[in-house]
Amino acid sequence: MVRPERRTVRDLRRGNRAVLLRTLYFAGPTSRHELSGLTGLSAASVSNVTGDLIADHVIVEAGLVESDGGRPRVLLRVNPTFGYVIGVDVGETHVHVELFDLDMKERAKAEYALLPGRHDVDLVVRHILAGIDAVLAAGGTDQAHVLGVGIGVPGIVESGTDALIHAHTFGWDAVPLGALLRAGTSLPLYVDNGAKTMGQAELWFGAGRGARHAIVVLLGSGVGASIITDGLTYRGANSSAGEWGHTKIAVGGRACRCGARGCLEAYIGAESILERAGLSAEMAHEQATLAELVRTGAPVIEETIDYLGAGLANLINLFNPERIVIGGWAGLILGRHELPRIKKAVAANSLSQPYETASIVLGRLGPDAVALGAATLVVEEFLLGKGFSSSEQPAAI
Amino acid sequence: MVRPERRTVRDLRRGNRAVLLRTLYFAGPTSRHELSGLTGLSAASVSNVTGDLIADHVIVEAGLVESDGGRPRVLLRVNPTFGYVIGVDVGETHVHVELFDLDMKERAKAEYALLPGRHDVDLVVRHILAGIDAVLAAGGTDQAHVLGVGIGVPGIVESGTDALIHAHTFGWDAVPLGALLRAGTSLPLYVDNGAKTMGQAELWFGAGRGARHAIVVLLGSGVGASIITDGLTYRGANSSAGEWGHTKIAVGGRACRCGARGCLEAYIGAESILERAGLSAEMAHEQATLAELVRTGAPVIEETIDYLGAGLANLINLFNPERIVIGGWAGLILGRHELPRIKKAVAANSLSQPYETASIVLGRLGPDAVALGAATLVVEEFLLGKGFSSSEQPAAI
DNA sequence: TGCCTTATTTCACGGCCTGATCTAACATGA
DNA sequence: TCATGTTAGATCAGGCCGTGAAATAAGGCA
Repeated sequence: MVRPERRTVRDLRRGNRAVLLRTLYFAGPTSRHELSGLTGLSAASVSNVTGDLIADHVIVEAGLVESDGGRPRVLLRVNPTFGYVIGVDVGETHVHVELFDLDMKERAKAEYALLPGRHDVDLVVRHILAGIDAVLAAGGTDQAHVLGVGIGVPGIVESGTDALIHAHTFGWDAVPLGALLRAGTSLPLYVDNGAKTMGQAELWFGAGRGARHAIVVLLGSGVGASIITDGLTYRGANSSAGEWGHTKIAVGGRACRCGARGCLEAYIGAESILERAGLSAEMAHEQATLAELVRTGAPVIEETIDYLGAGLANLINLFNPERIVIGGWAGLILGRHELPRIKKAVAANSLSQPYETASIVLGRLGPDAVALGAATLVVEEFLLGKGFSSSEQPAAI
Repeated sequence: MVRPERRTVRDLRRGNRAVLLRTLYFAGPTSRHELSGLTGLSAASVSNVTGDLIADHVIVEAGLVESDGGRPRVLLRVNPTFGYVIGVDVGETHVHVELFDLDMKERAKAEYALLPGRHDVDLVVRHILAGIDAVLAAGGTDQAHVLGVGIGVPGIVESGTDALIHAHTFGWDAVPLGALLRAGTSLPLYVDNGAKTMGQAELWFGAGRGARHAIVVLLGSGVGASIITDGLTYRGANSSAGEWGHTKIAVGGRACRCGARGCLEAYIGAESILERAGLSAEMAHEQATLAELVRTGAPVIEETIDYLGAGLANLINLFNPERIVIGGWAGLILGRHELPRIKKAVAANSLSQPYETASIVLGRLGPDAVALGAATLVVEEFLLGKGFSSSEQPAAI
């Protein structure tokens, strides 16, 4: 209930350093003069702090901008090679490990396939550790320059030193992924739900840019959501917030694979859509099959849109976001053809005030953004100023 | 997306002043020594800042605590008469205006009845303005000592200088209550949804005390909720967040008085319960009637509990709160007899991880806490240090 | 080449928090 | 009664910080 604020005069500098760094990161190359305007700091302070940052090699000068009759402004930017971050995407069929510089340019990538039903924890851990070594080798990067590893996993992640994971589809129940990885690497680890990492990727670099209150929904075989309040991913008391897929949209309705009835996922998850269309869910062709259903305007699609509209409307009523981003492969297929009808369904099910403030758009990053988003967990910590602990953050292990 | 932090060395003092004030307010009489421990500030700074606060008459000394062999500690507390706050409850049948000191002790009260269907804006405005004058006169309080007026109203409040209100049940559509009141008083005004003010009352002084992530649901004729994230009432982009009553719990289900179908309120609102029981909603006896239904274990109650369970489960899945408080007159009647069954219904409809972190309890303040909560809007602003603007705050007009 | 314009740095100043030290206020026991 | 021990609170010097004003840098233009 109480939230203690800053204290000493030193925190002031650390905070302002973080403000400048964050501004430079998101506003791109900027002169000191502009920074002063953007942050509200005096020119003198900007000069001081950027001096420190340059001395620490955290930022670098990035060319001049000519002016008409005055000293040209020197552009500053975050030094992309000050450090590197690794993002890991643990999916149902694969483990992807990617190495990025601070500009989020991909430097190396390693991929491992997971066979259906073979989600042995030890195997996944081995893949992740091998992937880290592989991308460091491929990128020619020393481990000492890596700021950390972000890992997006399915299911619920309980923050804490163990990073306990509960993932139905993997058969994982309280698996201490963090602790297991800790045995194999000394890099800082940040484990979070894959929908949340994907949401943060859309927020930072995709369709969510600039939004302060946004929701990114992920429609795939399953259904997830990432809730952004005040520019930060909302995690709740135990970091499981945002479990939209198993909210009840029809009390006593269809059975869901989670065991309950009437879950949203039982209506709008791709697996369920195909099932209701009377098609067996052939893993290999599900994307093409769904696209075909959408193209031909199958009745099941209409029903799905109704339920999706109700589900999104519930989010709008509860969170009053300024933006809703529809992502995930099934979401993109559905949205590309049916966005107007989806909006109509949302309007029919939500209160008009919040509906009007929420723009509904499609994701821009594609389904592969989980690893990118996981890497942003590390960058976020970096931008907050290193060692700046806060309960808002995901489990740093 | 960016959230700029503090800047100058002066903000530091203001922040620490606010930290101490807040700590004193919620932790009660405390010595300087203890304050140092509670806030992390050095004893020297505590001494300095409390010195300022005492000089400003914001806090006062409040007796000594004997010690065994040392200088006794001087207790400090917020000066309850440093200022006064007014809380207004605009309900369907009444307008209540209450004057509180900073200890939230009621100093005076004025009540005005509203006839059913007579919710003329001008009438409500007249009642509020008359009530302010009345409580000031009755309390012998000069207007200059009033820190502000908090007003809890039904419906959606759009923050802004006008405080536009959209209240179906009142027939209010974009009524600029703030602007209308502004013409009649120069006191600072804070307008917010009544469920939110009630929730804040429970959070500060009732069953929500100490919780950081909590949800207070309000079951009356209608259904509302107040969502507390990080110790603060969550308002979203346009301050309409928390509209739980019209989330869809049964796509295509019962017609709701809002015009849509399948709203939660159409199942668990008291009006709907009575209607489904085949009873006409006699305004005068609805509380007794509902209590009788609950006592006799009518089938409609069982159904209601199922829907309530699903509705609360959705909140738990989405927000992962540590506490859920059930309030409102219907909620208290239902909860007093059926809390175990409600919990069971919630468990059946929510994911186990978040369910286990959420304790479900009954409200402690009774249905009259709307005005109290409205007054806390003013106190909250006061504790933040006056002129400490933040988008989190309700519309200060 | 000298003046004008704009960006950045330097500098003196007033604030702030802190650890160390000092003073206040009480209990105890000889 | 009075010296001693103990704890609470106040004071002080020191080290940082951000700011406005003034100084300096770096170009365009005539």
